[in-house]
Amino acid sequence: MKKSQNICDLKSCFLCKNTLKEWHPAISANKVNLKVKKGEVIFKEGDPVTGIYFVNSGSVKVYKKWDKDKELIVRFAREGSLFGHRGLGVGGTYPISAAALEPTIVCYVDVAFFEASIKVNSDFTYQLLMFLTEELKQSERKMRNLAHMSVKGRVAEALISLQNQFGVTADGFINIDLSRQDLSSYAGATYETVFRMMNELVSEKLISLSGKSIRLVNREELLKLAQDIVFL
Amino acid sequence: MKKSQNICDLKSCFLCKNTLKEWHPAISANKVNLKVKKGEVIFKEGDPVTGIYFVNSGSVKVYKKWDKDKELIVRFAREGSLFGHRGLGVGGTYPISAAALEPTIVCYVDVAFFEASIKVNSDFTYQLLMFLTEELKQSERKMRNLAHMSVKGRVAEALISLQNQFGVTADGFINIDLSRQDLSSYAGATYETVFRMMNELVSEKLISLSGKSIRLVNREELLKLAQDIVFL
DNA sequence: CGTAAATAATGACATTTATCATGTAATAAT
DNA sequence: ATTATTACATGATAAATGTCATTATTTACG
Repeated sequence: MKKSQNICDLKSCFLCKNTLKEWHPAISANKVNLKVKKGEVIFKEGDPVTGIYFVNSGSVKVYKKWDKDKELIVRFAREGSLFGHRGLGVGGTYPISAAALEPTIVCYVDVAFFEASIKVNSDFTYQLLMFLTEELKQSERKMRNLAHMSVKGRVAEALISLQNQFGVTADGFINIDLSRQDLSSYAGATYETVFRMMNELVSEKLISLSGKSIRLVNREELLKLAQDIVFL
Repeated sequence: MKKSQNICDLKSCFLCKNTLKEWHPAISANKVNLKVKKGEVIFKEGDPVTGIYFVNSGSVKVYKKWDKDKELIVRFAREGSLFGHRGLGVGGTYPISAAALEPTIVCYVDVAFFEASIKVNSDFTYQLLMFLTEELKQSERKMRNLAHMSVKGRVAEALISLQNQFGVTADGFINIDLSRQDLSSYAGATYETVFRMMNELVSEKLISLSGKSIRLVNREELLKLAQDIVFL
């Protein structure tokens, strides 16, 4: 990670954009910009918490390790999103790890300053509250899916979720360059099983592949696969 | 559910006790007490959000349905804890269900009043923030475990977690009357598999059973089974 | 540009976990 | 008290998923 000279403008920070016009200059004065290379780890589980981060450009995976070579990707943080906030509160160490998926610029805010801001700016805190609630909902949904949904369903869900988050390129492929390993970690299964399910999805013409790129061909059917059995 | 005459005193509400001495009377004026029978559902996924709840006495399971007869218990709410807060924010419907595990008294606070309070009382909001962060951490830990830990490990973890939450009776049994079905839903596996794992744990002398009651005999070994492989 | 290292593809096999079937015990309803 | 219903116990079996081994392909980098 390399400190960058140019100031992170937080132009797209979901929290700042809406509610923090007056907070914004303060954060600008109290932060440091970091340039992170693709694959570089920003912090990892067990590291002492020193601050929280905003993604200025690029994208970051937030994950929890299991083995030396097994992990679960908990979420992605894109431009404007914050991460590292799980380090707040008791413990004093990050419960998760974060690494850049592409060349990324993050801005770093000291935790003391962040906590102080929370206590002062109730609008910001409210936004943060809503953000956490939403994350919690997603998280519990995913928990339930990991417990009861088949891997195929989880792959379908993961793909739809990726497309929702990252959109598509001009030729209709999901606009993120994710390794198959990372895709597996996101779906919460082994590489091999995910690979098999991807093959099935291809032969069922629900998705199509071009190298590492993935296109959702039959979104309807994918949704069915990924769908909650809501009432039954 | 039956409205109760006697006023819920919130004597043990973790949020109120510490930070809300002045907020407390206000909430007392704006709430309704409900008596809930064992097994009774307080709200379920998809129900429109009307308020949030505090447990005054008893205990509640918070769960997410999958099939007609499959669910995942996300957490338990005990005396003093709040639930239903996942209904805050967008959506307008509860993403989870809640049911009483024993005869329980909950107090219900109108969502509009709750949201207003959040915006006004920054101390309370801060406490809530910390609570959500902690829930999120737990939730992500459990996610990771569901993805990578064996059922046996999850059962061990579930049992330890139950003992931590509900304590033990005079004769050393976990102080909660939970059906085997619910235990399975908490561990995130089928009844049969959990049953087998319990048998293994008994024959390995890590736990002992007496009817439905469970005693942790060798906490050390259980912890090892449930433990994160932290660094590796 | 060429070589090492990482990532990906793929089949064979092992293990775990879920499903099904059946019987019993406990609980609730009439 | 009697019956119906629900929870619990248990083995047999099937299905899903993970592990391992091997080869191909891409990427990183000196």
